[in-house]
Amino acid sequence: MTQTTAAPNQITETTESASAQQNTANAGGKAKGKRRGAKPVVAKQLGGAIRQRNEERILRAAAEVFASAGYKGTSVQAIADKVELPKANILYYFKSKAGLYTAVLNDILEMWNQGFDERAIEREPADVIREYILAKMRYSRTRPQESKIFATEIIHGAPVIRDAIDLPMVGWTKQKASVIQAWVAQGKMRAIEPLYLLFMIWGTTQFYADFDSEITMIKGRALSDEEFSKAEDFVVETVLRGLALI
Amino acid sequence: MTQTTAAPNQITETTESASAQQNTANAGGKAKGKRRGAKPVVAKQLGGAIRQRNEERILRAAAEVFASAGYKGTSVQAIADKVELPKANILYYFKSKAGLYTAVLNDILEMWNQGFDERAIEREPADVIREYILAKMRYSRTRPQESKIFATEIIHGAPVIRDAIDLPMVGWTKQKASVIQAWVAQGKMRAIEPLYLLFMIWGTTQFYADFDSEITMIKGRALSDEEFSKAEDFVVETVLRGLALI
DNA sequence: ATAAAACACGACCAAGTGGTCAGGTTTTTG
DNA sequence: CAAAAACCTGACCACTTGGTCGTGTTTTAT
Repeated sequence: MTQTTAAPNQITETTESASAQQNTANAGGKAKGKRRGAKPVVAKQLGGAIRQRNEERILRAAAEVFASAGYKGTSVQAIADKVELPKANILYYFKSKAGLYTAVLNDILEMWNQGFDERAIEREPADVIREYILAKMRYSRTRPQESKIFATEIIHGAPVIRDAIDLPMVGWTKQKASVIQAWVAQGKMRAIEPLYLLFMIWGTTQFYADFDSEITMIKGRALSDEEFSKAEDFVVETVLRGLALI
Repeated sequence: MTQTTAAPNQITETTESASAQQNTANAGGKAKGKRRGAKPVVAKQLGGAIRQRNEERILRAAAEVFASAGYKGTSVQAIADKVELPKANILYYFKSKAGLYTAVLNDILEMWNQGFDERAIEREPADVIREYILAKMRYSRTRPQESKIFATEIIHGAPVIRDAIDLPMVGWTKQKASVIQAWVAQGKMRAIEPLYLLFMIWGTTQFYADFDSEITMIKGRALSDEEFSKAEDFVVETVLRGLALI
């Protein structure tokens, strides 16, 4: 549950359309120096309190719209409507739609390197894997929007985050895979290819976030907390049994 | 592997933007009568051979672009470029982008009701589930585009196919769930909630199609046929063990 | 208090979009 | 072979979109 790798991945904008792209958006809250016309002479440090607050509100609204409509399907106006600010104002904080999108993705990536415990290799596989599955399931439950944005990005080939996640992602995965591999070598679980186990966990847990509309369609309503909890149990137990861990 | 339900679901276009929408696109190949100006007096039956051929080519190209760029991200011009036909020509066959999209989705849905064998309930759970998983895995392998289009649709709340799949999907699912339920009742497998098993299978198998770019990123290349085959084995074995079926 | 920086926003624009249409050419039909 | 249907396509248009700009207002620092 605790972090393993500190991932300082920061997505830098890629010029995507024909328009001029000058500098990067201010993600998380750390505002950067900007020079347009002859406005600020000295680089400011953190942006006013107003900026802080508005950037947060905009980010939240943007995530909502991006999640439900996709990048292209999202108009800056739609975000503006949601935060109840004029469009020009949101472009004042984030110089471009692309910048806003990368800012949202940066926020998401920060939560993405959740991995195995640092001492995972010394612990019982069943415990580590159980915790990992539960963490992923809860993420799907509490942050479906972020999950959807991420999924859509990947499905479309990760045009925006590719460079930012490429190395870190490979690192995280290799690390997790090697832990699993070690367990196998120690005879603690049946011989499997670690990658396919990770895929199964990712695919299954993401499903609950990304396909919630399908689930709702099928059940006639969304999963209750109890049902979701049962689903968690099912996934954990099935995977552990599947690995001959229980 | 064989069909269980004959699903005559046909997506009917929903007016989506402000423009006038007259009639539905000609999917699969069955062309419909159309009346614009004073052209065709008698309803034609199947469309000329030229039409047949061009519709197929367009459909194929459209699927490619839709899969990689999403609905909104796809311009009719992009499809036109891919088939090397002028834009106006593709709009001649499919009256609208939305029509083309629904045509593509109709094609996809035709393959979607793959389910358990009709006599599944009398067969061994392990066999039926193994076959089902393999079928889904193979679909992911051979038709990743379709899988991606479908996934993106669902993630965004299925705005287009909702009405078309709502009932059938609920039906298919209920049917499969009841078979599983029966197995449980017969003590043939451990007591589980069927839905969560289906979700696990869907999520895992879809992952291989939708997240292939991530897989490629991690491995440095795409999965080879051998590796994919190992993945199939892993999924089958893990699920079957997970259900206490082997 | 006052200057400077930060914030707010209506009006505007260039580019790209889906879709139409008129008039042509080719194919099919009788 | 001629008429009708089917096919083809460049030109065009209405509309949406991301993004800019000028100017006005509020906040902050000195």
